[in-house]
Amino acid sequence: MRLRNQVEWALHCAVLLAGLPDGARLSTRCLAEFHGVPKEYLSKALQGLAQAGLIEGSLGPTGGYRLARPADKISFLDVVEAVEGAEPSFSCTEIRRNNPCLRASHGITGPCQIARVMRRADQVWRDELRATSLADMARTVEREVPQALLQASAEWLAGY
Amino acid sequence: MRLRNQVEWALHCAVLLAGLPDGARLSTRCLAEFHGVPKEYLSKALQGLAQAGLIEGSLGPTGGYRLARPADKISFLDVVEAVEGAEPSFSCTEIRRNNPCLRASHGITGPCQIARVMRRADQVWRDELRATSLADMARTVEREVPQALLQASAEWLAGY
DNA sequence: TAATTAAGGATATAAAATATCCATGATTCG
DNA sequence: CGAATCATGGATATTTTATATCCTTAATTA
Repeated sequence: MRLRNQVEWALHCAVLLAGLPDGARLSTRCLAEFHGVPKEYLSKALQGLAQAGLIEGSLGPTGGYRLARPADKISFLDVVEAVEGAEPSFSCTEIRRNNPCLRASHGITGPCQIARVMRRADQVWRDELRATSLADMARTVEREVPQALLQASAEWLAGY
Repeated sequence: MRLRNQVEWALHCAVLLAGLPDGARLSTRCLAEFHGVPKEYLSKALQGLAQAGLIEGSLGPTGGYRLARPADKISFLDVVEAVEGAEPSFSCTEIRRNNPCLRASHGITGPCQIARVMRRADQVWRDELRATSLADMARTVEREVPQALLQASAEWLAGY
């Protein structure tokens, strides 16, 4: 079970956007160069975020992306699901129904118990991702990344 | 993020083995037919479980698989990792190091904070899967599956 | 000896991930 | 107005992974 590399890119971009001065935007080109990832492909991930309503793009030379709502209203889960989809990691194909002994009279009912365990695990995973917002992470970054680097990056982004 | 269908098969097989009378074995052919899945491919999943030390196979006409240790000492996580691998779902490629502003003097240290959140979520997922054993699930099945079906299945398996 | 088994290697096919390229229309600036 | 830049999205290519199938081998049993 493995998340796409786009999830990593999308999270870094989203956190970067969350740390931006109010109203500021970053273009796909800028984000791609800053993170050292292919622009055209990153663009697909950003489009996913936009379609999920997490960020909004604008056209033209001064265009680019910014968050579509406050950073504390966007969770890691929002970003992950926007890129990766929201389908549960375990898909139950009900192989219990292939049991050659199964008759209509047995009346198996309710969800497969094995699937229930897998779904519960999926749920706690999602709950954990929901518990961290972009604002949380932006604060963590602010606190833990060397001040010199923060400032250099802010200037680089502002002057792009 | 999606688990292979082999995970589902392996879990059902493992729980079935957990519910077996002491010492009894089931062959790949039997397990495949009981679950309605392709024998040759299921075999690969069972080989994975065997290599992980969860089940043990024996050769010859009376051969087949049985659990390699007590069912309460085998967790869902054991089975999932045997089939799916134990690599974390999020792989951090350290794209923060591609920051064009980054200098050696900045000395970024410690793990990427975004990766930390993702790893924590991965961890709670695994913890949750670790919390259910094959014995737990065998008991649940015993309790919730219609008695008639349980008995018919037991006879079918015994007479295979 | 014949039948059956797990183990495992080789190979084939289908689906998904990882891109790249290009056309379009909107926007900005000179 | 015209040129540059942008997001959007469609089409396509390449690589990797998932999903198998087939076959050989050696062990075991009757």
